[in-house]
Amino acid sequence: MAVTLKDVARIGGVHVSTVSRAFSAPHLVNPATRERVLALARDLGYRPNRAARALSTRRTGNLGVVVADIANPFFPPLVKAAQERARERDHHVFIADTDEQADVEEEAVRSLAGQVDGLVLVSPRAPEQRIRELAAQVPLVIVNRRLRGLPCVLMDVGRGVGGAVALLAGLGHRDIALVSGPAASWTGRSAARAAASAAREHGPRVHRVGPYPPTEEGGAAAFGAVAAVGATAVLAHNDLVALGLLAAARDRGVPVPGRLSVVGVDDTPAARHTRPALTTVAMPTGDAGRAAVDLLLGGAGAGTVTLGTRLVERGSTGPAPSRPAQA
Amino acid sequence: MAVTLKDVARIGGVHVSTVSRAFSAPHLVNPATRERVLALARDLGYRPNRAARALSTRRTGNLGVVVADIANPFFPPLVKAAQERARERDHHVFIADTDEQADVEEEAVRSLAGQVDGLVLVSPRAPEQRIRELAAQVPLVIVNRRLRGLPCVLMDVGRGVGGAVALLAGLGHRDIALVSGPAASWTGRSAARAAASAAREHGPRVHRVGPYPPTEEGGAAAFGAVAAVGATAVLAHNDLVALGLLAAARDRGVPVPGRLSVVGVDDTPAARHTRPALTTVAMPTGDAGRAAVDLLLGGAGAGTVTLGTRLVERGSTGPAPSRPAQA
DNA sequence: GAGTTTGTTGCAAACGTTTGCAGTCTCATC
DNA sequence: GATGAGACTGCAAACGTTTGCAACAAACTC
Repeated sequence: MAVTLKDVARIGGVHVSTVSRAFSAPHLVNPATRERVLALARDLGYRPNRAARALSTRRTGNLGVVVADIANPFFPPLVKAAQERARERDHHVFIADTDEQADVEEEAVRSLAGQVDGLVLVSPRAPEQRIRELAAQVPLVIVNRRLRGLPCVLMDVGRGVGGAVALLAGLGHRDIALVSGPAASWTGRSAARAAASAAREHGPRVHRVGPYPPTEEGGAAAFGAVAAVGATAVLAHNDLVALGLLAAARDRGVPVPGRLSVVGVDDTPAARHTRPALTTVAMPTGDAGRAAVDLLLGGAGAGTVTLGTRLVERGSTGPAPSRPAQA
Repeated sequence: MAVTLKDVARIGGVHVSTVSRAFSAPHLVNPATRERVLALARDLGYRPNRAARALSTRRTGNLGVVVADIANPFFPPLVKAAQERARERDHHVFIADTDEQADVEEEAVRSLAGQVDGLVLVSPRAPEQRIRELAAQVPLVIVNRRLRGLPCVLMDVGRGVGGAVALLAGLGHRDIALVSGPAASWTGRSAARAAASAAREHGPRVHRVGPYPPTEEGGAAAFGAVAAVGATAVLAHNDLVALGLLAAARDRGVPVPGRLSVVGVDDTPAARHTRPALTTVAMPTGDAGRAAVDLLLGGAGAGTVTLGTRLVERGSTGPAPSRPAQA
């Protein structure tokens, strides 16, 4: 059905290898022949068969992106940017959604391994040792988790979180709750570290509560604990948790930011639309996607790229309530 | 590097064709040999090379999903469901983001064609004639657009929109604005048809305004026209447009739903989080993704699947304001 | 017990490319 | 005018599978 090298060769009166070279080693064929062949190929609508090419070159021209949950608004901008960059570099992109399950993740990597030149693992859930085993099968770039010796793209949530603590301190908050997510989360750990260090610098106390699931339900569930530690501001593990906290506050008649300031992480679209709009730490997800693809295709080795984050101030943060004790 | 059929055959003391058959035509090999070979293959970690298999069978085990913009919250649930279903059926999924450009879309289809068993085109932008040409190259399933003779998956926005008109009529609204999106949109056209027909049945007038871009900015821009036609309720082309209308209403001090009721289409996450929460028509995007994959792999031919939609009532709709003329 | 079926296996070609090698031709060089 | 170099092209093997065909043995059929 499809036009092959052989067809072009036959019609053009040359050998298949000449046609092949016209595409992949142009300097090895007579300019006149090359033009003739290329023109003919164009007219016939010839497209190289990538599977066949892969067989002989062991390079597929494909990439894969493995994410925990595409429906989570954090991922699509990353996938989009990665796909776009891959296209610029003439590669196609497989997508695999693991549904947050480590074993599905591993199986996805193994089954994709033979069909790609490399994989981008975003926030992988599998244990470190497993990931290292997988990295021996197929080139890997890890996003959002640090693994020594493997190429990683990290988003330094620390900067943004530190900024948030500074902002809150400036607004007079003395007690900040930090709602943590899954213990395995690299982002969560570095956020906690950054919060602690910024707190030392600026004065307020940071009360860690949790872990809670990184969902709205988790946020709602965390509200009680946040109130219990006497916090006037809360740093949520991510935007979803922050939204859950906002909903819980609304339900209980606690005004935001009047009585409680809330800060999220991720800057998902919902952060802009909820009321009050959510102050949050924006992650450079698009940059991360592009950087991951460049790392994979650039063959730059094990380099680690660290990208900055920034605080986006919206309506969910405000001056600390004057406390009765102070009045 | 990777283990091949040949390796398994050599170590197992049988011919490659026997190993091949142990996998793809088990009934043709002696049960004892088969078990032995399969066990050996497992131990060696053998994985069939899909590219090589594709070369000889002309079936790749891959699918592609082509979307206009993955970052648009409408698409990820569809992609997720499609990917999941494809995995169940042992297929991998390519993703292509066309950035809303018809020519990128076409190029994506052409360049993916050789590497997949079929493609799912979601809300394709290319002209009908082009799509038909592409369908001759590679099996296509179209989602969200009707093309006679091609397998399509449609989400019958009509049901939901009709429900919205009925709801509004029941709340006493007599003048409903319909903010339309791109003229080429099949969804938009059927929404308009359904609104008109429901209006005839339930009484209110429908005033069509637009077209406006299907974005928040578009919604904000449409506000003036909506007010100008004297509408007390508005059906937006999609949730983004509805959010833009909500923002514009807020800016102008028009209370929602007190003075204006707003209905969106898509039920994106932001619809739940904005205040007032948005009444909207929920699309069965997950079902659509699964149906598209089933259509592609089931070889069911040109069947068209139509899925229902339902109205999700939230806070942005309420009783029509009592008008001075009536008082 | 000759002929036929059935079950199991091996052989080899084919799928569409790439690429090392060798052949041919042209042209400059001494 | 032989020699060598360089440019171009063809040949054929290789990549890892699948699959039609043939070979063979064992088990039936009458």
